[in-house]
Amino acid sequence: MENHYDFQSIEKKWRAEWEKNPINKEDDVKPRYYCLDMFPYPSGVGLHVGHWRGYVLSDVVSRYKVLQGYQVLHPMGWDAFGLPAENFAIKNNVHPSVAVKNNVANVKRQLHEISAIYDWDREVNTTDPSYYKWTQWIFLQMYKMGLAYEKEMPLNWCPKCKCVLANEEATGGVCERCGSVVTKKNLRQWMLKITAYADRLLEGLDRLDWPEKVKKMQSDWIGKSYGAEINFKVVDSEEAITVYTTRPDTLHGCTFMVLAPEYKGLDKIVTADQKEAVDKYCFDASTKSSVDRMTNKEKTGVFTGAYATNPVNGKQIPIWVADYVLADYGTGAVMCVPAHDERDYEFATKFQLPIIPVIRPFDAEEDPTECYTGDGIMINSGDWNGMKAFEAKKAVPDMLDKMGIGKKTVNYKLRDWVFSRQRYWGEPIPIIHCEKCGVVPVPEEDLPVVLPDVESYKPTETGESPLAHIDSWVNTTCPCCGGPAKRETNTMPQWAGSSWYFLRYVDNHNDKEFASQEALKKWMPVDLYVGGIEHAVLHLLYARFYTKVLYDCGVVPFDEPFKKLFNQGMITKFDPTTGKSAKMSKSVGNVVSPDDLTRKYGCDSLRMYELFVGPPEVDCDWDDSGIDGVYRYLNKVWKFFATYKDQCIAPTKEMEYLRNKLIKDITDRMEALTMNTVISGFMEYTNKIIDLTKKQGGVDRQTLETMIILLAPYTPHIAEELWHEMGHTASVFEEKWPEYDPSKLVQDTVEIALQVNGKLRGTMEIAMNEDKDSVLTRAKELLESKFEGKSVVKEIYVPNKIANFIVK
RNA sequence: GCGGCUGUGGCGGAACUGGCAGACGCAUCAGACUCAAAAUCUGACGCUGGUGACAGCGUGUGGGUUCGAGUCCCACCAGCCGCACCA
Repeated sequence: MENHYDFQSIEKKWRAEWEKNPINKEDDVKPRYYCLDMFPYPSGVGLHVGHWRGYVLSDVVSRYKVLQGYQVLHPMGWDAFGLPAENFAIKNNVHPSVAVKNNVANVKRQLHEISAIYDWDREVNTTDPSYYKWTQWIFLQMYKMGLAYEKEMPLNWCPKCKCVLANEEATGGVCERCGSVVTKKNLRQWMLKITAYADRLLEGLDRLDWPEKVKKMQSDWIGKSYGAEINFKVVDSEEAITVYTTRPDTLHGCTFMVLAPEYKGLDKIVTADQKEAVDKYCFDASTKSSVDRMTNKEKTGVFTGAYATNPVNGKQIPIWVADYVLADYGTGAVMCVPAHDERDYEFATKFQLPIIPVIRPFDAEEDPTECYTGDGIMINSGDWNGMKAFEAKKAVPDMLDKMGIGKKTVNYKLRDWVFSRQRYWGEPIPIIHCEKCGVVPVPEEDLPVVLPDVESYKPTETGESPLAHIDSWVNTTCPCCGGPAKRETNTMPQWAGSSWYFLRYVDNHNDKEFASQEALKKWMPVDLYVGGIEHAVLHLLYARFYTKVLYDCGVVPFDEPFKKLFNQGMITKFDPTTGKSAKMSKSVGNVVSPDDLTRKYGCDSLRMYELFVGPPEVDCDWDDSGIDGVYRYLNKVWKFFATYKDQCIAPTKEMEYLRNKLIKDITDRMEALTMNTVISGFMEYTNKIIDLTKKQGGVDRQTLETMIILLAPYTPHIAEELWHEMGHTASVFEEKWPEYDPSKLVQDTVEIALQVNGKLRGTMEIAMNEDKDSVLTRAKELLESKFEGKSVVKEIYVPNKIANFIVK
């Protein structure tokens, strides 16, 4: 055994050996653990040190579970449809599938450098027809269930990507992918009725071991609110307007009403003399971008000339039109209570509409003069006077129901999912349009509908897919009547393939079904899902939705796919010129490649350093220089073994304590997924073990072997090498994760802190659980000089920890 | 604007249920080895005062609870993230 650490030959040797003899063999007797990474987009840029972080983390957990006796599913695949490959194809005039193939080969080569225990036999690629056949099949099931439907409506349109966006992809009015300001375009598109699952998507969150932040983001996105619908009659008209409100308690304070510019039936309400003004206002609103409508908070509006009757007090209130009311939320009509709603207050102030307070704060003497949104006592509200507002809020809907003027109802912010895209590189939507039969789904036996080759991948301005120009593909026969028909030319969004890929891994070679019930039962749901937080309301919401749909189809036996979620923090790079940290990207030119680091320090060092840089869920600036620390550590371990492994002594009591404490601390921290403290723990205990070894002139074999096994998930190559150096012929991963003996953790003596008036004035060694009086007496003697002649008025003793004397 | 998270040495960060703040590592400095450098090893390393043992201060700021607060409570400041007129 050499006296230095030759990581190059060690890593090469064991990587080849594990290739031949995988360490995570199929074994149906063992309990199972499914550890999943968010599968990557095979980008041409390749992996940087930020990608490693999540992959190393999940691999450490996977190897830890292997050592704990689990059979682990740790697969990898490619989310390969989507715009980057397509844009690359347009620019370089190569087929996207060729670019994907090259990129997959390159990224796969880089992934091998991590030495993760991926089961490559289970690899999936969303762009393989054998994969997207099932993506299309799932769409057909949704169509059959009435969950996929076509609708024409104003949609988010990204002028740069030249394609529609789902609401989730257009938050803040900008394109999630390219950052362009989104415009509205009226198009007929395929939609998925995710709103039908709003309640279940909300309720299911309670059962998940996910970061609270992500659960909150999803629940805010779903945005459930409780309230009432209330009917108002339009004065001198047959028309009626139904509003949605979460504050029915304030109904008596409603002094006007506002309709969205896109309100259906607006024409029938507007009076002749106001028609021109209203039409102009509505036209102007329609040309405003959603960003303008969102950021320009100055209220605008126009009077319709019409009045409605407040159903509880008969008062006539003016009906206005204003773009601060959204057409697609609630009923598109709002009852306005300026005394108790900030927006209505602003509007009323601007247009000099009456403000009537109907709630007085509990502690107030007088009625509020400004907008007040809190709880209080009802006033100016007829029969409701004297009620508590927030109690009235709950009681009023039922009262309105009995009076026949309203009803209790709930609303959601969640909208249906715009599912079609006007681009080439995606799954064709398996639908045929027949003049005679209308919309006809492609029969399941005709799947997959293969994406045809096309001359130009370029998207169009009109919202038409490039596929529309391939006559030979578009023109087909109707499966229903046999007559001429046309294929749907839109493709699915990139999210389609990623919404169910975790199901395919469990049975990826199955050509009869997307996965067998048996395999699904065996592996699903995923035990640990590791990935970035950027998918909090995109992929993660969609995947939950798909799972629930498939559950309702009876093809999966669970309705939540991911039991535990872990979001690893992003690795950023600090830029001294701007003083800020930025995400690593090729265009910024701040990418740190793992290749140079593995060449210089080895895979084991980089794996360890990736997790040592900080808490794994926290973002972190990359700094190469710290890797020296872990490299030195591994060399220290190597030298320690080289020096002592061949002259082991019998275990000593002190070493037994250290060994058991090491096992306990590492295991506890491992379970908490605080890998940075696991590694500092390794370093701390290794230092202690080495010191003790030097002191007692040797170390026992069990301590050495325990160290190797505990290190193995982090630094598998050096661990395997040391394990074999210890004389073993089987892999270290055949071993069992060690358990500690609590009785060995009890020490005879312990050092306690001594305080005078809460200030540290010394320490003292005592026997474990020594009698209180004995401790205090000895402590007082020790502290005599610190009392400065004052007398002790109080003694506080926390057993085995601290003694504090209060003197006066 | 609303909501959430975070704030500890020169730096990354430790500190389980309130109990010796700064573990572990990086950087720096000193020493050893060397003709020299690198590597390695040993030691120092929060700030202030003192030759010194020691003393005072110290976890964003200001209050509070407690024998005792990085940790709990209140108010504020700064940074990051999410949502953005959802009635």
